[in-house]
Amino acid sequence: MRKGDATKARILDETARQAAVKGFGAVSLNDVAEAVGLSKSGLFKHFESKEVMELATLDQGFDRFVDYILGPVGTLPPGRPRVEMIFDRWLDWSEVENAAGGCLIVAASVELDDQPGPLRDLLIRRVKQWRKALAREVKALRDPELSDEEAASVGFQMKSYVLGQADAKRLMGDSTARKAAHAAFAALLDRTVAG
Amino acid sequence: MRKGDATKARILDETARQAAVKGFGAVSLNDVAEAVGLSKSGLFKHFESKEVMELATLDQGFDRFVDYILGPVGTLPPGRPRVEMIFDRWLDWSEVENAAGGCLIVAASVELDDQPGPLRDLLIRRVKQWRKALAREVKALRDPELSDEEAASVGFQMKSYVLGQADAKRLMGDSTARKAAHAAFAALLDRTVAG
DNA sequence: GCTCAAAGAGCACGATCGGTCACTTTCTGT
DNA sequence: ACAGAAAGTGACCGATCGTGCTCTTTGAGC
Repeated sequence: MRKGDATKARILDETARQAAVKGFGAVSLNDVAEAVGLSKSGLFKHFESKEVMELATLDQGFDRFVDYILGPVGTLPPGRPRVEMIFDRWLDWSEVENAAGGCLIVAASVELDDQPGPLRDLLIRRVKQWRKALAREVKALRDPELSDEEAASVGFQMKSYVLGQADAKRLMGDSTARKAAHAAFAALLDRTVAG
Repeated sequence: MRKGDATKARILDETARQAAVKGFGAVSLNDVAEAVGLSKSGLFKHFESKEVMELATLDQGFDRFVDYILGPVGTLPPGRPRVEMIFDRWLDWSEVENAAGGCLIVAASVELDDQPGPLRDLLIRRVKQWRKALAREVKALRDPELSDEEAASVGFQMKSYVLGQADAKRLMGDSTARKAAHAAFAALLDRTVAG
């Protein structure tokens, strides 16, 4: 059953790409099948419906995201070094790694926030997980640790800057966006560690 | 020709609502026509194509946005009071005024950033206008005025917090989002006015 | 190397997509 | 009040949507 797994992975990657560009609601099975080099009905040997395919795509997208951001930080000491690397890689994720259509999670968040269903449920569940993981790292910025509220506030601002950078860079082609995001983040870190 | 204008306005409002919820690419003429109480072909008496309808929708959406944010600030003195009101109303715009599907501009920005065409061109053009108008107000935060770079940085952070609040509130139901955005913004103002 | 399931192709389905056209109704300017 | 334009309807077009079906090809385990 190894051949099938490889094809499945290609389908998920392609679906993620197209969903990041056009949105989940605008992805057609025909386009995905053609891009992967399959017939439309061939897709159904791997996913029983379009919705199942979308769920698997979003789930794998989150896996890739978390691996990319948190994968390499284990070697660094907790606290500021880790949080700095997380933010840097978070910016990279939107700008460099996913140059094609931007971050799938951001696209899905904006698209699905008003559309109830299993896809939104999955999205919310995994964002909650991510928030928790991020808060854990952020808390270690200070000794004694930051409170839950403080950590949440720092996490909020980090995500805000990531969103701001993606918006400025991707839509407006603003090449200074990364620098702006990084400067705002550095100031945030200084304030947090000091306060 | 007065009856037609009223219908046209209803069509644009409904299209904006649906586009904010599902994205422009997922809006169907049938759904819009039904919601407005027209036949599908009736739409074509007001717009020669779907694309023209989308362009008019986005353009009107921007008009509404700018009017809502900048309309009432004229009575306030330039500088901090105006910028504070702009930010407050900007938050309201995403959270209160457009409870249905969120801010159309944010939705369009994420959806269109990788899809070239007249719709994206219009979006970019109007965002540029908005940036310029915002920078003008932000510069007056200090005397002597902020430099272009400083104003751009403050504008970037303001938009970041707006995006962060929308993300946290709309998708995750985070009721503390507005407070977090406002706290981050207040700190930004203090730093800017002082520095 | 044979077997049998997995992988994939091809076709057809009902529904819906954006859009056209001929027609009727309704409004408006005079 | 009446003429003519504007507003709106319903039927229909070809294309595409997601999905089921039958069939063939391919690959993996014994």
